[in-house]
Amino acid sequence: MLTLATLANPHRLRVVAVLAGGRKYVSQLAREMGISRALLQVHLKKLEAAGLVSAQMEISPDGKAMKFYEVTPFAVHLTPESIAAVVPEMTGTDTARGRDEKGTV
Amino acid sequence: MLTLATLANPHRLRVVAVLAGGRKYVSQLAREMGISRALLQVHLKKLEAAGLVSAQMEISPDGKAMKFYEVTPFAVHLTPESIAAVVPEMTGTDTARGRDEKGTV
DNA sequence: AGCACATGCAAAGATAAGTTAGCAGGTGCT
DNA sequence: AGCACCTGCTAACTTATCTTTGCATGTGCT
Repeated sequence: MLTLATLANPHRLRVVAVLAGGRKYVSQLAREMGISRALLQVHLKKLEAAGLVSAQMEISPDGKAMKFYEVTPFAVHLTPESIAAVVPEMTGTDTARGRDEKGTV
Repeated sequence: MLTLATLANPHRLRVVAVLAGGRKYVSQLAREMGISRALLQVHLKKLEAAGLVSAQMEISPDGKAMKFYEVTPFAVHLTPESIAAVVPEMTGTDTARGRDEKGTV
């Protein structure tokens, strides 16, 4: 769920695509993607929260603090069966209320 | 994208899970899941739009019109590479603006 | 000091998505 | 006729998500 919701966004999908080509620091990434740094940061935060990317803070030789991001090598397989296997399917009662983390689907 | 966005919802995930166990008509499904028919219909419509489920309208032996839904046997594989392969990554310009259908990821 | 570049955060505004409530239509059975 | 089922739609509301704007911090170079 978290993974799916996170990937269900054009910007974040692009971030993953770009980072798949190698690590980048946020300002660099923002320029490359043509979006504002603030916006990118929000998306990076979500991607990180979902465990799809990870970051390392580094100090460049000229003293600038730079945060490098890279993709986590994830692999998600979606089929009706895999979903049925993960979703708790208690027939009658309300269940989907207030639950939002699944992490495995 | 469409597929991901559609699956990124607890209700719709549950619908897929339940339908993976066999076809159901909407009122039956609503009861079984403990949600309102109106709500279910909205989600079914989205699932259908994404091609994840399909419907057949049938007339039961006692004359009632019933709409049966069943899952489409889809299979989506998500990895950084598969995403990078699909996402058009024109570096600089604004690209993610206003596009939302992808259909393939 | 002033400029260029790096990070980080949050309030506020704009959009999109989810949900409910209420109405419409139809069939069959008592 | 009245009730129990079935479908379908939408207007209005609530909630979540996305995006912008603006400010604060720090470094190095001229």
